[in-house]
Amino acid sequence: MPELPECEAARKRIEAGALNRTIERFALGEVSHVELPTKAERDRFLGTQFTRTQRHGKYIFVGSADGPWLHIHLGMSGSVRVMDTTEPPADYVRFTIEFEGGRCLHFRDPRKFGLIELVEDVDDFIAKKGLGPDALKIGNNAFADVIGTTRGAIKSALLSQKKLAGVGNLWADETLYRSGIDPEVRADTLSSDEIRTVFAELRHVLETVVGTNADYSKLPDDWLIHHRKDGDTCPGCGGQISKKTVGGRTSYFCSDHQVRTSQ
DNA sequence: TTTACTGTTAGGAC
DNA sequence: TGTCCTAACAGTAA
Repeated sequence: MPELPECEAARKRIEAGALNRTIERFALGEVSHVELPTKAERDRFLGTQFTRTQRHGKYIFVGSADGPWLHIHLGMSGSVRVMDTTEPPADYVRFTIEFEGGRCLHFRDPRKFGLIELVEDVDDFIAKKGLGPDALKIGNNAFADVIGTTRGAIKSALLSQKKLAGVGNLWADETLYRSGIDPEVRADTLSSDEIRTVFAELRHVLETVVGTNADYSKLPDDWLIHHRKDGDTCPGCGGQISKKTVGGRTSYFCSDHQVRTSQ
């Protein structure tokens, strides 16, 4: 379930379990439609060790000081797990990295929207992709510059990885829910106070979810994440949760307290 | 059986 | 030229 907090949890799992172990071999699942490193690219990692990780938005990188990096993208349904090679693998494992000492890293991806590829230089990669600053690293002023000037819906602006990297459908909804702002409002009609509120709530949402390692059961009951159902009661104001499509994405919101609309 | 879904992106509209 | 929007991708679950 990969937006920024889910990717950060995955990065931490890799950091904790897959660094400083010699890479012994790779195993591929059935790989149709999933982009994976070629044999020649995989061979460059054999016998080496990963020594560090990075994350930018939803993009995860595993590599070393001098070697190439592996970019792991979870797509819509990807996940990673570090485990003993003796443990039974889950379904839909597309790629396995085996380390010395009987440990391995599994990349699981049921819907095949994810990918793993070799990247020479992370900064270069981010620049070429045109990714905006990471949503947890951007400051209030830069946020206002890039989001507050967008002519489209505030929700679409938050979802644009070119403006801001890391926000997806769920946490964009949660942010606007807390901000009391209709997801469909044009971003450039929001006051600077409202933009500041969105910035603060976004940061709060992302930091809180990161703090739970993206374990939703640890999030408070009154968060929208537990009430994403048309007709549910809003735990904040007792109003009604509705859904509508904004920028092609299903958006849940409270039609009673998310009342700020375009003029 | 039909519909919806946490992400990305090519192609088209404006 | 730039910005924005839609549809499509694949597989599963409700």
